[in-house]
Amino acid sequence: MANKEKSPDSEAQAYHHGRLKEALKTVALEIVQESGEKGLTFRELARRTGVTHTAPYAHYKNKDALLAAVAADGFRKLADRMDQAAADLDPDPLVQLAAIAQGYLQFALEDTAYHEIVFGAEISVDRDDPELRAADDEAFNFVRRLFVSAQETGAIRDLPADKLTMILWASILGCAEALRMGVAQKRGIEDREELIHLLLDVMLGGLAPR
Amino acid sequence: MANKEKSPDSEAQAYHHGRLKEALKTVALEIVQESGEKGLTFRELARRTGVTHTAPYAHYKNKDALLAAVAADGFRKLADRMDQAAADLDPDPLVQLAAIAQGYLQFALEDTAYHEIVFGAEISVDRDDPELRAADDEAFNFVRRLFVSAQETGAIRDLPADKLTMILWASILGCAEALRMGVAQKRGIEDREELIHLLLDVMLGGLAPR
DNA sequence: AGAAGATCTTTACAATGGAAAGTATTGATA
DNA sequence: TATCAATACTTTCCATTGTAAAGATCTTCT
Repeated sequence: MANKEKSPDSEAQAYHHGRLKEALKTVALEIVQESGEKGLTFRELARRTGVTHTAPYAHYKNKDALLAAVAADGFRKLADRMDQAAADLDPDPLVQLAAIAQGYLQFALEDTAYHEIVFGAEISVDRDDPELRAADDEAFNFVRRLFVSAQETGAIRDLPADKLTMILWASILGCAEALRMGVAQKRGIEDREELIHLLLDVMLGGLAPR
Repeated sequence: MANKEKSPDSEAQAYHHGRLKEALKTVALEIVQESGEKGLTFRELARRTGVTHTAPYAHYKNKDALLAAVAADGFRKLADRMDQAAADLDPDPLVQLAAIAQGYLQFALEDTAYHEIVFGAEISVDRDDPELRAADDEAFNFVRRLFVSAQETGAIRDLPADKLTMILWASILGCAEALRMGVAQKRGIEDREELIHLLLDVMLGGLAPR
């Protein structure tokens, strides 16, 4: 009964946090940014949001569920990034493809916490979360549409768009990982521009001499 | 003083395990195979090797160090895989390239525990371990040599071999990840043969129509 | 044989995940 | 507006983990 203070100016902790569910996502992202997914514990989360250590369980069953929610946000942010990169640009699908590839890499290298959660294969995320799946498909289809456009203009060969998209996507993802881990730098590739340029050069033009 | 039994037939635990350092690597791999890297704890490790829970610390400072040792083994196994895949085959570098790509994917999909440890970006492994770095370079150079050969025969374009190798490597790695996580299957790619076939088709021939 | 060092055990402690049961707050309904 | 059920949070409790410190036992080298 001691802390029944409800002074509106003091940030006295109300019994109800009020926006804990949202706050948890925000703080989780901060923690991952600072110390990686391994540094993310529910107890630390609770500490930073100012609630007791079991309060978060009311909103997310476990880390997987929380990270799935964060990952969904991440996919949406990625889609935005790619959107922005492609907007106000030459409508040529190939030009746009290059732009979104850059957009993707920018996401991977700058929003590292999101990227780690969204694409980290060893991160335990509930991949069956419906919201997450929807956000995933949206981002995928964004790229897919470009491929279809490019095929309609005859700019690229007529292969199944789904498979093609997936392969380019996976390749970019692999390259992003290589950059993040310093492997690319070790092999003489300096920045993401060079990497994407090379990858697309190889992908579009092929390795065989013309 | 009670269990001073040393009957040679009974598997009574001698005070010294004898081969604990080796055993730890073996058992660690088993555990990762069963329940992923997250399921790997030093205490479980100790339990299975039949020692007390702090004994492993005498051999490996922490999980990172242990996993670095396992990862080095993994790289060597990968090099073997690629070696085998390329042996007794048409010496044409392109044919061999396809073969080792298959060898890589086979490694990724069958020796999943090794693959997870070796290439899992979010797995905490001491990547500066000298033994690990050496094993890494060895595997990389194996592929690089093929590229150089292919360039000498004029089969592929004259781009920096290091960068080229890295890009193909990263792309394959991304595709392997996609297969492992079921993303490739979701997009209509069934098995690793189809995946590699498609990837190399794109990489070698290019997306642009000839 | 004896010392030095490696290998392993015992003990102890802080942090985490998470279960169970209780308390406060909100919002809907009668 | 009084009540009541759901929701949001707290308290308490326990098993498991990582890790430090110090001691016991074995091996090896001289």
